[in-house]
Amino acid sequence: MTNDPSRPLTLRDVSEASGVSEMTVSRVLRNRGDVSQATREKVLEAAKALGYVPNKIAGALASQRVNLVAVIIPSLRNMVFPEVMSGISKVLEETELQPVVGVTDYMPEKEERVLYEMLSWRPSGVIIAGLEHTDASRAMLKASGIPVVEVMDTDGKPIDSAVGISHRRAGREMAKAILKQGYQRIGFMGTKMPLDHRARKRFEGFTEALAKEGVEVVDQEFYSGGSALAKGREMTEAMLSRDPELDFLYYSNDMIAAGGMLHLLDKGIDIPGEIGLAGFNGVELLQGLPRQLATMDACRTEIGTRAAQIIAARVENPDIELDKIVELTPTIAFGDTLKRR
Amino acid sequence: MTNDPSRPLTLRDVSEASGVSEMTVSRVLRNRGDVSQATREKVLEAAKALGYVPNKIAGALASQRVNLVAVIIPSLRNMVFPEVMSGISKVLEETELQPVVGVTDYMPEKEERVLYEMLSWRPSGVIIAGLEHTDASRAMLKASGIPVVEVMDTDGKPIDSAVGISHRRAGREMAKAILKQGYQRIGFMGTKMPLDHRARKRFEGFTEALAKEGVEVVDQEFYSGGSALAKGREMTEAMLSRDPELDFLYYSNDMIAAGGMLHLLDKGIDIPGEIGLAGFNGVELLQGLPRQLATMDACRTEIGTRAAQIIAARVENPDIELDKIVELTPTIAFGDTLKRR
DNA sequence: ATGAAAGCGCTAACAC
DNA sequence: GTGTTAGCGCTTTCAT
Repeated sequence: MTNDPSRPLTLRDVSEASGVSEMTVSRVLRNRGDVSQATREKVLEAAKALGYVPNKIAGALASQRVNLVAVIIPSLRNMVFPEVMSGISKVLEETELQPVVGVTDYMPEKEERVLYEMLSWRPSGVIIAGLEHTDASRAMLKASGIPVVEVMDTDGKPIDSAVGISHRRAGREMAKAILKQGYQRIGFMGTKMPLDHRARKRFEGFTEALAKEGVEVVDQEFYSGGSALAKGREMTEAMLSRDPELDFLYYSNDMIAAGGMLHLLDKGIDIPGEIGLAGFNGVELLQGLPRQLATMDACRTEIGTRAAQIIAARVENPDIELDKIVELTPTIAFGDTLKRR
Repeated sequence: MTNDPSRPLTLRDVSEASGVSEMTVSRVLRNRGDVSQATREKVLEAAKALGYVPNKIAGALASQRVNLVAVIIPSLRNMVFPEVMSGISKVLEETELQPVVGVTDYMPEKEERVLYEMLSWRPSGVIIAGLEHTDASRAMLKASGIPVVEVMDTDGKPIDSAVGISHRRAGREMAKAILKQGYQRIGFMGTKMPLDHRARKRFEGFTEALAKEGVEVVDQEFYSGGSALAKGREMTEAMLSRDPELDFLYYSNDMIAAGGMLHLLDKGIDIPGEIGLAGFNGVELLQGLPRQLATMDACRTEIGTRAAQIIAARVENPDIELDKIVELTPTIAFGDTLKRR
């Protein structure tokens, strides 16, 4: 059936096999223009019999159109990004567009390389995490002339447009909620800052809102690498041995918070009476823990859908006027670990 | 600096800006052939000043080479696949090759579509999860004439080559280990089978090895969707209320096993004395749980590196002779939940 | 409804 | 060391 030729099949092969001109074959394969039912069937049959797969490279070059959307994210191991991805996919599946993922490992230079690689395939749009990029990256994005959506974060000035939440505000809101419940001696644990601008901004918003009420973070600790659950345990143990009088622990992500929770439960500490806890992200993954963790939903899927919608709309109509910044509002989930004491 | 022209920049623009022929510009930009230091600098300067990004579409069409490797996986939300990905990336980063991810959501028809899309970009190789594909998918892969590595599973006949573990054997080994520790009344919980061939094979191997010793699974339950941790809890609770005399629970993945563990600890049940537990995958994520879960490492990163090495080697030299099947050996981690009682 | 010609932006192959 | 020529496999445009 599919004879295995050393030379890849071309339109011409289908044309010859079906006795129809290349041009008409092309029309059939793309459902374009008027083609008689008879020829259409002949062509389809021949293409299928040969096992012909069109060459998009040639097609893209000729048509000057590429139905790819570059999605550039820091990592696949942080569940946040796959969730954004699935929002993107859901929307793009209804269009001709296809997402292509590039991973930067939180490294600006790698982001630059990945971006260059992807742009050299002339995608129809770019969705890229964060607002912080090298000058070269920003220049490339501007020069590309295609729609660019920076996602996750709205604290800054987008190159083209942005969809996300304000992490500074998220930090502030959580601080206010914690203070409101009467907690006063607060410790913070998170990822090493320079790698993660959004965690840094949350922390800044957090301390800022505390300061406004005359409260300061009693102790803080940062980690990088390793199993987050285990790190959460370790850091929590270390911090509590340094500062036994802490009454609240704010973590920059849910995984380390969960580790901290498990440690506290091991020690028989009353949550949230003795110590309250909060994380960030609202990872569905963790439903099923002994206590429902207080956290803040980062609107991950919606960020993906909104970003993809912007790209789709602007591919459809490049002149369309859209909001430059879409700021979504994360909601606090109080769970069982942040309660009035 | 980067004037934003409505027309994308081409080699010709760089050629004109630098006063060097297109061909030589092309050579400089690809570090090919001998170019004098002087012209090289002129060209690089002009390209940078203009913000030129080469058009890989045209390049690929002309050179008949595409440095892309299609990686086709069922999902990004299951941590297994990002880990395979990172093994792949690590190896490909040392080469000219670049991975491009496609996601199938465990749906054969979607796999077929994604494969068709990716093959139409004429990648240099394909890494695809599993050995089960539609006839059309197999035909496309065969006809593509490029190296294909099927990963994760070695229980079957690969199209071209395969790297993975034998899930049937993994199930058998776990069954033997459990029986050896004296457990006898065993329950099984896992994902709904038709979606996940590897989980099914593990289960088959498991029951087979039990049968050999005259033991049958007392009860079994399958789930789909939802938070795995929570599902693990629910299913475990339900199963124990049906069969209070169970002494071991085997789960098809670590997340539901962790949920089960948390439930048992809540109930004050002695692990592994009263009931033993085992999962599958060795997810690093879960280090830090109250008990170290018994599990089996699925060699995820190594699967990725080996697969990528095969692709790289065969792109380098298409005639190279390599093993058709690379079967890795998963190791059991006994943890704290599978112990001699 | 179908076909013929031109060319997308680059690189292989060959001159010089 | 550098330039010229001829395509790569499609689609656009225009003719029929």
